[in-house]
Formats: sequence, structure tokens, C-alpha cells
Amino acid sequence: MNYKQWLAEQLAGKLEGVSRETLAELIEYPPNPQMGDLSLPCFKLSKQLRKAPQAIAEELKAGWSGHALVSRIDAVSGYFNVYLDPEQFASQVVNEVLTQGDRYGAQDIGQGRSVVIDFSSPNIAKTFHIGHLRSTVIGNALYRIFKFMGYNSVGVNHLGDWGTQFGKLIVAYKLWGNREAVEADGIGELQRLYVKFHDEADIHPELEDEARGWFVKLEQGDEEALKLWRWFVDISLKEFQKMYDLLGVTFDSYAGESFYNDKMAAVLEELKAKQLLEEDDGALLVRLDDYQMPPALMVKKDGGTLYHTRDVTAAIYRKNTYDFDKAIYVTDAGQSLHFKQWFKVIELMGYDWAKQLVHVPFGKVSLEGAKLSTRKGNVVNLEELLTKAIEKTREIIDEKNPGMENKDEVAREVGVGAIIFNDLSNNRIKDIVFSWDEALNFDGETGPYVQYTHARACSVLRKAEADGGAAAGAGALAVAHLTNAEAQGVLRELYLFKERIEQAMDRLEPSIISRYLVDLAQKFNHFYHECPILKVEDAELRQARLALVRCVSITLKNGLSLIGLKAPEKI
RNA sequence: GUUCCAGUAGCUCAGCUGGAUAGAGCAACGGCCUUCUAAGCCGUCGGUCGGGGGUUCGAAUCCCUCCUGGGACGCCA
Repeated sequence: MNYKQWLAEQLAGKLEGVSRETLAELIEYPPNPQMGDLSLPCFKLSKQLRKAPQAIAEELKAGWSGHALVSRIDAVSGYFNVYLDPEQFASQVVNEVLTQGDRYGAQDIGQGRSVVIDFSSPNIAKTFHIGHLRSTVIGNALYRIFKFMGYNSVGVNHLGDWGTQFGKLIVAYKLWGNREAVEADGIGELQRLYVKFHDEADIHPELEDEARGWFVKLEQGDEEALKLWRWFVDISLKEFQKMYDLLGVTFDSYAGESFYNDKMAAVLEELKAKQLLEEDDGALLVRLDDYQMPPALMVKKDGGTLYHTRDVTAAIYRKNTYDFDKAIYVTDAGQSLHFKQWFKVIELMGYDWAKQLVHVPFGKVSLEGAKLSTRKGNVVNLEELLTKAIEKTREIIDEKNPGMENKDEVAREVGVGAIIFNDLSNNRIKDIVFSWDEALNFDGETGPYVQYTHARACSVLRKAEADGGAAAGAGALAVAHLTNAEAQGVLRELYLFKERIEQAMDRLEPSIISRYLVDLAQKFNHFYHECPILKVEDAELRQARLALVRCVSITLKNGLSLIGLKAPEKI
């Protein structure tokens, strides 16, 4: 149930010329419960109605004919405040959560339309480090959120699997590498070869020519080059897959840069035919002066294509393949101009779906002030980070819950959860300075805190069942008992879930969910501490509180799942 | 130089796109486990919302300007 909409309907017609839609937009939640559950600030209506805000509020109060859901109304300094009946509210929220279960919060806004989400997109033969983590976890969360909202999410991992670096890698491998070492150490060895190439090329510049030569061979389909390239890709993907498995991330397509090699020529032809291409110093570009942007380079002097070319090509391909309603690109904010440029190119090509393209930028990750750089070795390897988080979790479990059965699994879910949550807990646009202490801190507003709260709720429910009482479902009739401040605080939070997911989707901001989960967990922990559940004598009250605990466990689990975290029942 | 983004408590951040007394967590200090998981709860301390103008009933939020930090700006992605 949507209370803003509901109240708007109740008030519609009471004020001349003010529509239900206008009211729905104006209605808000007061900052604290003493001021009610819903409120209509009358200031904006003041001009239109030519009355003082307080007079409008009074008028609404006087004209209020009462409603079963409402226990009290008031007009206070220009606000029309509505106090919901606590029993009705409790009953309605609890029923809704229990009935919908793991679908609580879901909607069908998308109605099956497709959203293509381009995320993660690591470079082949390079370490998967914390710099790639952001795109991966933000993209994954959006993927899940859109799905929950009725969209057909399509996850695309646009692999960096093409480019001159493969020429270098082939040269380095042939000169200094061997099969055993690469098979043993995977990306680590490939990276070592790549670094060695650069060191050697400083002394022997002719290596660069050789590398260029091998890349040309690769482009022309030379069998040896292709074979090596495929091998490098396979090895890298295998290692990436390990990370994706740990993180619980999946993709529907791994079509990366190489996939578009044979599709760019047609797009260039199209650009030419549409008279958008201009030659400048041997290069081909699309002028964007009219839009206050530098030109988009499409073809280099040497005939090579660029990432503008590839992105335009990929977008057209994806539109044709998936017929998306929206195409989302999750990359760091440094690429904002690039996206603005090629989105404009799509528009200039006459495609009205240009407005369906969105860039979702996020802030930089730095390491205690220094920029992350693979070449300088100034990176935090994601595998190392996850391993440490899992180990630390395992230690805490061994200390606090040594008798637990599936310790390894839980340690993995909580350790990885801590890392994911840490990355999603503030606005994506904010820069992050990575700190081991912070990433491995499990107190306060963290993933483990939310997971712990969920496990705690589950524990209560488990014990209730063991006591022979039916913990679930049956609480509906007695929930009228949930009228104290602590329970109402939890209920209010539970109610907000649906709205928060919608916001997270509209703003493409997973942190809204993370924040929400912390809020809900805090409210629940407060309730848990203040209100005995299993120990209350009154059977109905006990039943009602158990139902509320059930609702919290359901909602926490649903929310955690939306941002890619597991919700173990024991921690 | 042009342009984009950020600036809120000692630190990390929320603040529902203009509403009621600016909220959390961390750190510090003080309480709470013979009782449902202490990865928890309660309390104390902590703020000229970067500065200055403006818009209006009302501004952390919108506009202008300045300051500070970061990013982007034709053949890398």
C-alpha cells in the first residue's frame, strides 16, 4: 500500500483546483513521529488558493470526515498532519510483507522491457584489483534492482580483450615466456611479461615495431597470433571467473572489444553516408563544436579505430540485439566526457534512442593518496582483499560461534559481503581512499552488521519454532499489539522499503539500499533490545512480535540480495 | 585556459531533488551479557553545512561569485 497516494486520494477534491497528483507530490513523511506519519505542507498551495498556509491546513482539518486508518489529524504551522492508526498500520504492513515474502518490495515497473547494463569490463591479462570492484558491484546491484522492478536485465561484460598490448604480450611471451610459467601463475605471469616488455623496449625500441607487427597479424587472422591471444583470454577469464563466483556476479554476455572488430566498418560507412565524418590531419572525426565539446575521433591517422568507434558500434549492436529500453554504462567519472560525446554522435546519426543511453559514473579509488597504477604495482589485488576479509571473518566466527556447522561458507558470505557493502555504502560519485582498516572493519554501518542483524532475527524465529509455537504467518491476527514506539519504528522502516528501491533505481544509486538496510537494522536492534519476544507471557503479543521479526528477516534478506549480499541464517 | 565533480562533527559519510529543532557510523569517554547471537544496545562529547551575495513564506539543498581539492579536454581505454 502506498500511503502518499492514499492520502492524496482522500484529500482530492477538498481543495479547489488542486489535483490528486499535485497532492501526492507534496505529501511527505514528517521528520519525527510526534508530528505524525504523513504530512501535507500547505505553503505551495498558498499562492494558488490565496489563503494562508495555516488556514488551508485548518480547512483540511475541519473538512476531514474521519477514516478507519487514521487515528488523529492536526493542523500545525502550515502543515496538515495525519497520524495513522497504529493497529491498522501494523496489520497492513505485516500482512503485506508476510504475504509477499521474498517478493516483498518487488514491482512490475519494467513490464519485461530490457535494460542493458555494461559493467565490470576488466582488461585481459591484467590483475583484477579494487579499481575494478566498483564497476562490478555497482553494476551487479543495478542489475538486480532492475530485475526486481520488472525489467529484463541484460548484464554485459565488455572485456578489454583487444588492442596493441596483445602484440606486446605475444612478443614478450615468445622471447621470455614459456607455457608452464603462464599456466602456473596465470595473469601474474602475463603481467610480468608485459612489464618486462616495457622495460626492454626502453632500451630496444625496435621491440615496439615487432609488437605492432604481431598485432597487425592478429587483426589479419594469423593463426599463431590468434591461438596465443585466445589462450591469454582464456587464462584471464578463468581467473576473473573466480572473482565473479566469489562476488556472486553473473553476466549474460561477454562480448568485449574484439567482438566488434568486424562490425565497425559498417558503422563508419554509415557515419560517412550521413555526412558526419570529417577528415583532419589524416584522422576521421565527428565535429561537436555546436555542442561545446571537442570532436569525437573515430579513426586514427594510421587507420586504426578508437574507443568512440567501438562504443558507437556496440550501442547500435545492442539496440538491434536486445531492443533495450535503457542502456547503462557503469564506469569511472573520468570518462564522462567520452560518453557525452558518443551519445551525441548516436543522436546525430538520427537514432532517437540516444536518450536511452546513460552513463553511471563513480568516483576514483586511491590508495592512501596515491593513484592506483598497475604498472607501479600500486594496487590492491581483489583476490588478496577478499581472502583477508574471509580469514578475518573466520577468526571472529571461531571466537564467537565455534560450534557452528558451515563456518567456511558463512565466513565467505560475510567476508565478501563486508567488501561489497563497503563499496556500496556511500554515493557512487564520491572518491574512495582505500584503507585496509576500514575495509576490514565489521562494526557499525557495515555489511556484517546488517547480516548479523538478519541472523539474529532468524535465531529468534528458529527458537520460537523449536518451542513448538508457529513462528511464521500466523501472527497476522494479533499484530494489533505492535503499537509501542519501538515496533512502530520498525514498521515505518519496513513500509519504506518499496519506495527506497524505486529511488535506488531512478537515481541509479545502490547506496540508497545499503543505507536503508542499516536504518532498518538499527530500528530492529533497538526493538530487539527493548522488547522481549520469546519471553513474553501473553501469547498474542509474543505471536505479534514474532511476526514482526519475520518481516524484518524477510526484508533484510530481500534488500541484501538486491545489492549482491547473502543473508546467512546463522553467523 | 575551458569545463565537469566534490566541499556537512576530529575522521568517513546520510540528508528523501526547497520544508518543521541538520542525522548516522568510526574514534574518545561512561554504562549494559546468570535472560531471545555484545559483529549488539544506551548515554556523553562533538556543527559559522568552505566564504560571500541573491531567489522566497522557508536554503545544507536552487542561482551568481570567490576559495580549496580532484577529474576531463584529437589520434590510450
